[in-house]
Order: sequence, then C-alpha cells, then structure tokens
Amino acid sequence: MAGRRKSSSSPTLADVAAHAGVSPATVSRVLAGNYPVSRSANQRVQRSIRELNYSANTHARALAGVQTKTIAFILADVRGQSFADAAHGVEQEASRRGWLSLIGTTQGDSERELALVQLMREQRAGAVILIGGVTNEAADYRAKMTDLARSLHSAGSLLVLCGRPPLGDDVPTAVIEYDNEQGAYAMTSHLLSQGHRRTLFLAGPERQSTSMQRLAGHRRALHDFGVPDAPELVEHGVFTRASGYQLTKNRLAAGQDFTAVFAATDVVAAGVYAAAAEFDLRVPEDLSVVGYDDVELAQDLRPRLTSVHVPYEELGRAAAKIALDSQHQQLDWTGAHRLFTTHVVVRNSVSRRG
Amino acid sequence: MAGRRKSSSSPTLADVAAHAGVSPATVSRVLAGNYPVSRSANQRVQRSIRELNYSANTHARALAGVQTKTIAFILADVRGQSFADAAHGVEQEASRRGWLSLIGTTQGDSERELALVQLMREQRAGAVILIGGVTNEAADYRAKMTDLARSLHSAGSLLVLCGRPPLGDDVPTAVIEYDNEQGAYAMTSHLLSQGHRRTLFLAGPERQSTSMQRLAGHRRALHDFGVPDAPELVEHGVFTRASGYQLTKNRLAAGQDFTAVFAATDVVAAGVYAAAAEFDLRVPEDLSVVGYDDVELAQDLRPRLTSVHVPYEELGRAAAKIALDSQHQQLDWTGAHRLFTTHVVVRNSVSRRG
DNA sequence: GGCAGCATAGTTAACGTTTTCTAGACCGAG
DNA sequence: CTCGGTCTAGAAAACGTTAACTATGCTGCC
Repeated sequence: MAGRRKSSSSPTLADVAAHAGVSPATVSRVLAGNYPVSRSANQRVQRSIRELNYSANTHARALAGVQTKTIAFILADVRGQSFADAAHGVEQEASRRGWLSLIGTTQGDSERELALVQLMREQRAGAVILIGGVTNEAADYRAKMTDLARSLHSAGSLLVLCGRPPLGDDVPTAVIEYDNEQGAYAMTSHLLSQGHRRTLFLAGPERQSTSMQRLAGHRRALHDFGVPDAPELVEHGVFTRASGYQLTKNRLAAGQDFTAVFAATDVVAAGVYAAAAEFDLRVPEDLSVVGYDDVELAQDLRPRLTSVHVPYEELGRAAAKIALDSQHQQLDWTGAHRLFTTHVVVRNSVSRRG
Repeated sequence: MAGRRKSSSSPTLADVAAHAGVSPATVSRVLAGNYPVSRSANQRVQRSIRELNYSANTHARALAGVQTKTIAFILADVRGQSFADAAHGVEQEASRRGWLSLIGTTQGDSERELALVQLMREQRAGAVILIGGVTNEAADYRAKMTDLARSLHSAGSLLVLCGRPPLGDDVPTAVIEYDNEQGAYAMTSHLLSQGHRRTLFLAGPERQSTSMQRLAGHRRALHDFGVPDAPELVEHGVFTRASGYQLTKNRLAAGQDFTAVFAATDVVAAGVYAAAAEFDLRVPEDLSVVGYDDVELAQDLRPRLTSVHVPYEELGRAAAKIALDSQHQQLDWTGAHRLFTTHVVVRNSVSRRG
C-alpha cells in the first residue's frame, strides 16, 4: 500500500514540473505560451512533457476557469439523413472556428433529451443546439427545458432551438426554424393542381411538432382548394421506412381509395414505394408519391421523388454560427428568431389526374 | 468592481449550502445519497437546489475523482449511413447501461482524429471507439496514435479500433474488424460466376485501409479465377455518391469497356446508377452494378442493389460492450480481436453474361 | 450515572490546473 | 552605486466537488 495514488493514473503537471526541475507555474506557462519563459526552461519542460507523455486534465483546466470550446448538438437519431446533414453543418462551422462539436442522441425520448441538455450544462458547453420536433408537450417537460435554458443562459451559454417551436417569449433561447407548414401547403397545392383529390397523408407521431405542422399545412391547402376534410386519409406513424411501408401496405390491402400519398418524410416515402411495388402499383401512373426533406435518397428512388427541400446543412451552420457568435463576440443572440424557407422540388413521382 | 466573481456564473454547492443553512458536505451527501442525512436537512437542501436552480459542476466532480460515464465514438462523417448505424449500436449499448455516448467527427482528417482522441483522453472518457478505415499511414500518425492508446490505457480507459487494422501487438487496444477482403472476394467471385470478365472497380482513397482491403479481395478473386490483372479497371475516388457518379461518367464518356461496376460502397453505387441512366444504360441488362455495406439505400435503388452485408449496428454494439466491460467488470479486453464476417446479398443488379 | 455506540453534522484536505502576486537578478541610466 | 525597469521564476490562492476525519448529541445498557 504505497500511498493512495492509483498506480495507473496519468502524470500531472506537477510531475512534469518535478521532472524538469521547475515549478508547476512554469510548466503551465510553457503550455499556455502566455508568459515569458526562458529558452532553457522551455526546452526542459517540452522534453519532460514528451518523456512523461503528459496530457493536461481538461477538468482541472475547466475548473480553473478556462473555457472548453465545446458545442453540443442534440438530435433524436443519427441515422436520419436530414439531421445528419444538419450535424455536418454544425460541425463544419464549429471546426472552422476551432471549436469542437459533440453529438448526442436522444432516441426521441424527452427524458433523455432533458438529461443530455442537463449534462451539457454541467459540462459547461459553450452552447447547446437542439434539433428536431418536440414530441412531449407535457407542461413538465416545458418547465424543465425552460429552467435549463435559463440556467444555460445565466452560465454564459446559449440554448439554440432548431426546427422546433420556441419555449416562450421570456425564455432566453435562439430559435431557428424552417417552414414546415408552408412547405406542406405548397406540396399539397402541387398535388391538387395535378388533379389529386384524395391524398393519403402519412404523418409522424401524433403529438410531434414537425409532424403536426406539416399536417396543418396540408389541411390548409385542402381547405383553400375547397376539398373537404377527410380524417380517414391521415395516418400517424414514425419517420422510418418501415413505418411508411407498413402503413401503406395496410391501406392498400384494405382497398385503395386515394390517388396520391404525401409522406411526412423522404424515407417514409421510400417505404411507400416498397409497398406500392408489392401491390404491383406503378409510381406515378397508379399512385403518386411525394415526400419531405429532399435528402439524397429522393434522387435515388425510381421514379425520382418529388419532395420539399429543406436546407438542413445550412440550418446547422446557422445554428452553430449563432451559438458561437453569442460566445465569442459577446453578441446577444438571445431572442433571435430565424426562419428558413422551403420549396417544392418537382421530380417524377406525381402524375396528372382527372 | 464588486468582487471578482462573474455575476453570470452558476450557483455552487456552497451557495446551496448557505441557502439551506447546512454545510457543503451535507449538500453533497443529499446529492449522492450515500450517507445518512436527516429528513429535515434533506428537505431544506432539496428546496434550495430547486430554488437556486443548482446544477453540479461536472468538472469539479470529475476532478474530485468521480468518473463521468462517457464513451466517445469517433468517425469521419455522420452522413454516411453505415457508420451512423454503428453509432446507433454504440449508443444503444451505452444507454442500456446508463452511460452517455458522444459522437465526434473527423472529416477524414487524421490530424483532427488525433486531436479528438487527445481531447477525449483529456476529458477522461471511459473509452474511445474509433471507427472507419485509416487513411494516413504515415509513421508519425501511427506513433502518435500508439502513444494515445498507451496513455488511455494507463489512465484506465481503452481505445477500441473498429474496422481498421491494429496498431501493433504491443499496443493496448481492442480491435474489432469486419472482413473487407473476404467480402470483396466473395462479391467478385459472384460477378465472375455470372460471366463478368471486365469489372470496373471504384475504390476509395488510394491509401485508405478499407479501400485497400476491398480492392485486395477483388484482385485475389480475379487471380483465383485466372482473370488477368487489369490496372486500368481500377479507379480511386472517395466514398460519396458524387464520386461514383463522376468516375463512372468519365469512364462511360471515354467508351465503355466493362460489363460490371463494383463500387466500394453502396452510396458510390448510387452514383453509378445515376451515371448509367444518363448514358441510357439499363442496369443490369447493359451494365451490372454491385456495392458494399448493404445499407437501407441498397433496397431503394432500382434495380435493387446486390451488395455485401456488413453488420454495422452489431459492430457498434460489440465495440461498446467491450469498452464498457473493460471499465465496469474490470475485465481486461486489451488485445481482444474480433472479426465479423460479411456476406453477399444477391438482389437484381447483376445480369448473366457470356 | 457513566459510557459504548449510533445517527447526524461539520472541517478539511485532496483533485490538477491557472493566475495573480511577490521576488530575485540583471541592466542601463543618472 | 543606487535606482527604476525588464525578465524570469516561484508561492499560493482560487476553481467546485468529494470523502476521510472529527465532533456532537442521543439512546440505551450495565
């Protein structure tokens, strides 16, 4: 039992100092390079660092007041193309400025989401970007997230909400949204203009904001074109290929009573294609299909998928930019609210009807 | 100048203690729940925590010796389906055990990769998982990564190499690989058995391990079938759709002298499809195409893409499992070497020739 | 009624940095 | 030569926790 120190622990700054025959302060100075150190001392320290394979302890450093330039990006699932694109945008902008970005995933669980934000706050991240619709609108969730936003803000950090509704006017966050309602409106208008009067809408989860907004846009377009509301033409599922496949398959098995399918997401549309193929329905001759997000996949589906383009990568870059500006240049982006527009990209998955 | 403390900083444990009228130790005990605290003190502390909106400082905590249950997963680009799947596997396994997983991206830059591993080591991550082929085999890179592996190991952590070659027998890492050479061998054998004698191989970067392994398997199969080596039938690019598209387009413009294309990756194959369509070539009648990875996209391409299946998600789970076991149960996984097998999934993108 | 033992509480020394503050040494100028 | 300055270097006080010690009432037992 030779002392309490674990034999496996890393060398500390003090170890390096002892090895080099200088004081800890000098080592720290060599590391930081913000204070004159004599040539000889500098060299000895450098050598000791190399020989001991020393690496500074971030925690101690952070505790002593040095900001760790880290920005957190939180999403439901990395496997979704759209948010992966956004993550890439964040990463791009962050690394351009010498910041590190870390990605955390929630699996759509709002508990996990709260826990992650909480953790990032504890880790004193420079900013936390939350992307993706919010599912659980329980007052409890809102209250907790509001607390976290305030807490982050008062710690000099910033919560950026991306693609989700603001928490409230008095909550210190920046908000970046893209137009779900308008995009869906435009897409449904397109379908209607092509003569489609009965469109199956494959929505996402029933209480999910993105899903609800897209559905709302769809409904508004129907209304504006004087097409009666048909609740039986809306199905709720999740944003996966399997969900799109299963839902469509069930509908087709029950007898097709629609000429088009508006999938809430491109990957859901891929599932629709698969189901249609199983029933020997040709797209778009027998069934028109449209999606949302306009990810790369939309161009690989045959026929190419008509979709609503969302500039995810740019969205991510913008979020990172706001987050980092609020840090660096002391600009106050709190309360900033940006809205990205979306537009329909017409390809070959819609036929003319009527 | 009222004191040095930033007015915007978070409340500390001491603040909570003062507010609740107890000592810091008591607050810490309430938080940790590992020591008896009277009912009344407990309640007062809980209230103070809520009222001050207190959140513990991870850095201080970590410094005091509490392990932050964090595992890092480092890859080139989140936008790639395959590694995103692996990331999901890691995340699944980690969260199942109450660990947090963080994802960092390198953009294929080995400098950034080293920096990230270094950072994770500084952050005292419980384990670091590195996935994806290694590009830069410069001795310098190997030396530095070896140092980091040793350093992580001596700090009680573990470096897990996933889908990349080991650093050496005496370097303390765990290695998980999937068979690139064998998979490519099997795929090329399949093409040969269908009568294809001239196959364009779209490799990845020239010095990238995954790319080189797949190419090696391809070559070995050619050799075993007595097909002469044709260096002009190998093109190097990157693992993106755009790269596959451009390379194929150039080749087709120069005059087609091959009956099949073996794309190093499914998304590269998607680019091949696009280029073929532009030249009015039907797949597979005019041109056979195969890929590697077997991501979801392979089923959405038309015709469905024949590909080599790699169990990425399982790979991620296995990596996380090893990483966490080495932490929790004190098992020593150093030196572990697991090899996942791959297999050809035959779909409709290959026609019979000759 | 003194005292072991228990349930609580507080004190204080880490943990590994950074950063003020203090202090020697050396230098040229008056 | 003595006196401001300029360079370097070290000492020591943070930073916010945790955990090992101490300390204080009590309870109940001989």
